[in-house]
Amino acid sequence: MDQSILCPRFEKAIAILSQRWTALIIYQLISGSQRFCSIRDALGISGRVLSERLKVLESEGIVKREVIPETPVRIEYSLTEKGASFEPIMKEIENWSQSWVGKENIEAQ
Amino acid sequence: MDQSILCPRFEKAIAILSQRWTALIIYQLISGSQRFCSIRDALGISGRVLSERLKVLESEGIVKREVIPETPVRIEYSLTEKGASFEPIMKEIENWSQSWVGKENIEAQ
DNA sequence: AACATATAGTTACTTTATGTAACTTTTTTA
DNA sequence: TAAAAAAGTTACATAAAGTAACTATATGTT
Repeated sequence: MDQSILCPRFEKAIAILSQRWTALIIYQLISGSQRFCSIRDALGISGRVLSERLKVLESEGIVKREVIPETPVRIEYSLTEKGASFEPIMKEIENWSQSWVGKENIEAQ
Repeated sequence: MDQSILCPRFEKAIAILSQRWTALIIYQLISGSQRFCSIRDALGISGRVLSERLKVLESEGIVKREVIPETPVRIEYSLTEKGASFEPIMKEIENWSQSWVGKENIEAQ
């Protein structure tokens, strides 16, 4: 009946990262801005959920949505400074995975 | 229709961390071994899900379950070496949260 | 002895989250 | 003129998580 002695900032960060797809969307955008359908196809996420996640990430100030008035309009998603600051975390996860995930732990989707 | 050019080891790591509760369970155990009900009460996770997560984490070699034959028996959960190696990731998440999560971003549960 | 309480779960049921597939607009290419 | 792509949205189906009650074993309480 404690319900967290955890630091609320840390909890918030974990809440972001442990929501399905969020970390992968951020990771995907680290390599540069991308369009909706590129992210969708690269990750295999459904459009319904991607749309929802992008809205949340935008409202958190992690992702920026930019309408580029070409013809036809192009919409680019990119990381804000706050979003880009996830990079060291991603690097650590990469390090960990190289050290600790063996062939036997990788299940084909 | 790409469905991931991502490194499968990285994907696996993300799959572990972005499953609800998993990161918090690992974080909780970094401070030392704990019993089922301590983890449950500290995190506010339901027993049903905690039980399931601990089994998965055990099978991944991240968590160790130890039956201590006192009377009554005590069951202690702790991190294996593999589990403990998540610490640098957690530290980076802590750093990030200190820099980027403001009071306005913390919603009371 | 009888009763309440704790631990470590499990089971049945409900609610929430995610996936699937079809549809909408606008614009482009064949 | 017709088909296709981009950026979504909508309605519906399935999977994951939460809730609450229950089990078995053991301990302390009256």
